[in-house]
Amino acid sequence: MDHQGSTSTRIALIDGNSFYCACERVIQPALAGKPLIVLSNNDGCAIARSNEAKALGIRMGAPWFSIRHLESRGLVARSANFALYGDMSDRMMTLIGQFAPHQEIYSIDESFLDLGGLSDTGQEIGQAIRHRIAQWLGLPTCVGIGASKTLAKLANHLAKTYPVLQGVCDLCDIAPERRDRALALTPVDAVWGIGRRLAPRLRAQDIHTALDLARSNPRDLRSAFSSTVADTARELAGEACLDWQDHPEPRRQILCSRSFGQPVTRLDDLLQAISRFTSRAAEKLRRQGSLAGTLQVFARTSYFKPGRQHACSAVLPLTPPSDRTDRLIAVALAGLRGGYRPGCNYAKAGVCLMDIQPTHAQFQYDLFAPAEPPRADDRTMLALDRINARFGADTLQIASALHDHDAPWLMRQERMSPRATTCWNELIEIRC
DNA sequence: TCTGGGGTCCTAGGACCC
DNA sequence: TCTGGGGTCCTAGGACCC
Repeated sequence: MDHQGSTSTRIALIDGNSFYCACERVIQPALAGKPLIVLSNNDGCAIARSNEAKALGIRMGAPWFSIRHLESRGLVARSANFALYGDMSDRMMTLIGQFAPHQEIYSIDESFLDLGGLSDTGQEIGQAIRHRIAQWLGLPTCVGIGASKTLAKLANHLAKTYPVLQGVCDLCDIAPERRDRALALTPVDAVWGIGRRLAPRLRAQDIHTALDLARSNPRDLRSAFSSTVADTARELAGEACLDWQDHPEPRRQILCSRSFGQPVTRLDDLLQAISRFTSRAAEKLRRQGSLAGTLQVFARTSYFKPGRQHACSAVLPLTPPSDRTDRLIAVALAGLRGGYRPGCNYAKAGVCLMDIQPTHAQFQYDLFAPAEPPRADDRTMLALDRINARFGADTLQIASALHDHDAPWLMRQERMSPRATTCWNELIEIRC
């Protein structure tokens, strides 16, 4: 059944073009027109590419050492500057939210907008949004509009792929034959929710394009694949079945992990790193007003190095659940000590907080533990967070997280741009 | 030499219950 | 020889996303 256009459901997806690269260009305009990539943490691999970099044949996720020779052809690389990207994202999302009452921020550079009830055409709204973001922030975007989130994503993909659309593609406002043609032009692996594992399996069933998937029987898809694939097909057929999330739910797990800049062998270094990661995770936990009931700590050697591999991991209960940095660190360090093996070259470690629950929820006491209720209003943590908010991150730390500036576990970030919008002493200098 | 980090959802299978 | 039926909960692993 075809619902498209028959109801007022109209969803827009606004997406930044090569978002991280675009942010770098905002603070360094001379990068415009140059092949530019942004590297992952540790300067490991490419996580964002400008069009010019794509034209050089650089793939998403390409390891830096394997593309580094392209510097001689003008390639510029930047270390990931998430303080900058996060701040630019906040600004962009605020602008987008001014165009309609219901907004869902989907990722750092993507936002859904409910256009239901608005009287302007999709083209008018889409171009207005693009113009505002370009003028106020200097960021390029594309807008896709459809009767479901999946169709809006697909429309956005078309807007990015075909320059003739001038950045806006409205699938709600075209004839059904043209819409079918657009879906037929989209390979099935470009559909949101269909990844590299599912695509070959779908093709084996003669489903090659988005149109093929839209015309498949959801019940058959459900039994052959999963309910997710069936829902995707329904969405492509114009039936909006994915939930709308105006208010983001609190995270159900909080992970903080890093690959190390250099291999780590000493237990002391590992304990420092884990203290640091645990502090970060605890800050995130408190920011969303939650307690953790379980903590997992892990460390491992590098998959890419020959020789014997080692990985250790411990899952530890927090009784009672807690959001205190000092308590979480004590538990994490005890877990790590138990798994640590001398002589191993550790390449990565991390901490994951699980069994996350709201601070003010009904609390299930442990029959065999001292009756100490979780204390969300702990004044030590409150003071810690406030001081760090006011005087800068890590002004106050737990002592076990203190480290030298040349600690081996610190990330390599050799090509970092300034945090030009969030840090007073890194503001851009303008000479007149 | 050098290969990221942080999430979500779904499913199958096992343990356990009556 | 013959060995129920129906349910819940948990977990690990797989798939996806940016």
